[in-house]
Amino acid sequence: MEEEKKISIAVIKRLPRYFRYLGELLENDVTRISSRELSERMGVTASQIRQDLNNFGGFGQQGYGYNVEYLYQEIGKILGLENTYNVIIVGVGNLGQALANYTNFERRGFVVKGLFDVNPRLIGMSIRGIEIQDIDNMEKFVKEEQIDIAILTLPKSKAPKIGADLTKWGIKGIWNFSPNDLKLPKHVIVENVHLSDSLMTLSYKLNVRKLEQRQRSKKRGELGLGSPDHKNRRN
Amino acid sequence: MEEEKKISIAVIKRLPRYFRYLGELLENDVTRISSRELSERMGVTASQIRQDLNNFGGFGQQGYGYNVEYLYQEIGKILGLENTYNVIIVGVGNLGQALANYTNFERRGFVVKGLFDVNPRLIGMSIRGIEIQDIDNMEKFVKEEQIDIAILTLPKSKAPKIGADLTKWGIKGIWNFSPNDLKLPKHVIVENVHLSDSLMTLSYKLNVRKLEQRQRSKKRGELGLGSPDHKNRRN
DNA sequence: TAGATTGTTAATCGATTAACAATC
DNA sequence: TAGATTGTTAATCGATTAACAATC
Repeated sequence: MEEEKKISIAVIKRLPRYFRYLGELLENDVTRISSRELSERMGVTASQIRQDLNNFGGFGQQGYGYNVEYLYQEIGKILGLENTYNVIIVGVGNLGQALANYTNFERRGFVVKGLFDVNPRLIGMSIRGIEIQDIDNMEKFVKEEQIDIAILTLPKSKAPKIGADLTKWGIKGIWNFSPNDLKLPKHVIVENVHLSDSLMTLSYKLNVRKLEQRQRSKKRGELGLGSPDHKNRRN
Repeated sequence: MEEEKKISIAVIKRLPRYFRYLGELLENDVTRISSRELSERMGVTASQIRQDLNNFGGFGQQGYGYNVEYLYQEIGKILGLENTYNVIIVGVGNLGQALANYTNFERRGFVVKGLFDVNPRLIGMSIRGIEIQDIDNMEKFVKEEQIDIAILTLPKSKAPKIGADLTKWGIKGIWNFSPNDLKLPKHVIVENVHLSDSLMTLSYKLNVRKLEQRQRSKKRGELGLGSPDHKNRRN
């Protein structure tokens, strides 16, 4: 019986970051690195790095550390980057177009095969040689072209229906840029990019910073000191 | 002395989601909601909702629940959405252009004032009436126009230098789409959107699902049962 | 060999969930 | 009032950090 060690989402989200740092080390011809040195570069604890990696196996060597290239490749395998997937983009507005133009995704095995929209002004246009089709053709295309992944860049109102349709047609995963939490059966993998949430998080942090500064200058005021913040333009 | 209750990043990241769900309730003319009912809609525990909200104050009423509009507005205030910020976009490639066209950010108080790039083919073009300027003009512009926030959609090689420059010129926050972890003094708020990391996370999950399915069909094989997966096209 | 550093177990810390008295 | 549901404390769970024996 296989030990079912469930990997936490926190660990998974850190893997791409390790991969990135190792890629940079590789570019700089660093051949080996210890967990301690990597931890210093990344601003995490060495303990965490070793724990994280040991979820997947022992990639290092006592007294030596980790071989950068080997570890890079192993993490690449864990991330499944040797797989290739057929991808469609659904919703070819500004963001959809931007993603359609990104050739970098192909480096990760995601190959854009089709583009779909409802807007008659867009239908028939091409991006990187791929014609934007009417969304009515999508069912046939997904089935015939063996599409694995859909990138959704749709308005809120349309995403749930399209997500359900794609699920029915056998899609494996959705990279979701629509501001919805798609409720789909768990065999469909959904990865969300909620830009609006991210922006609100930024807004929160800026607001906290602002309130803290106000707090500080109030304290200085109580002490009868002038504010050294006179250079600040607002707030 | 003020109680310094430090809010964890996990809580902060959930606030925009609460805000989104409350906004939808509001649209559907729901006037009150209990933590239990909201928890069912959102797929979290009622306990977590109550704990999260109580980091910021008591917004509900025993026996009644929460007034949707009031809670929506209060969370909006916590998120600092009543503030406005002057924004520039640095790097007007595909993604930068897409973001420049998004009018929705203005609803959250982020007003795009300037666009900057190094590409002479882009400089002089306009998006939504805003001219793309040479990045050499940026220092002057940031200082004179009182720019608070920079959206960075730059290649990896350029982001660190620009991030450092902007910091020097007094920027308050950076919404960073570049695939770098910017190392800046902590008074500069950085919110990262690492699309490549997100894609690799999707890749990981897809890969795990594939391995699990293979595992399952192997087990069936050992039992001498035919695979019911014959409809699956690959893997 | 001696020094370095892993893999891994144990300790700590923090976040989530449960429980319930307070109270609308 | 009785029922419902919050705010909040206590219990549990999980993730991070520390420590160190194993070993290169």
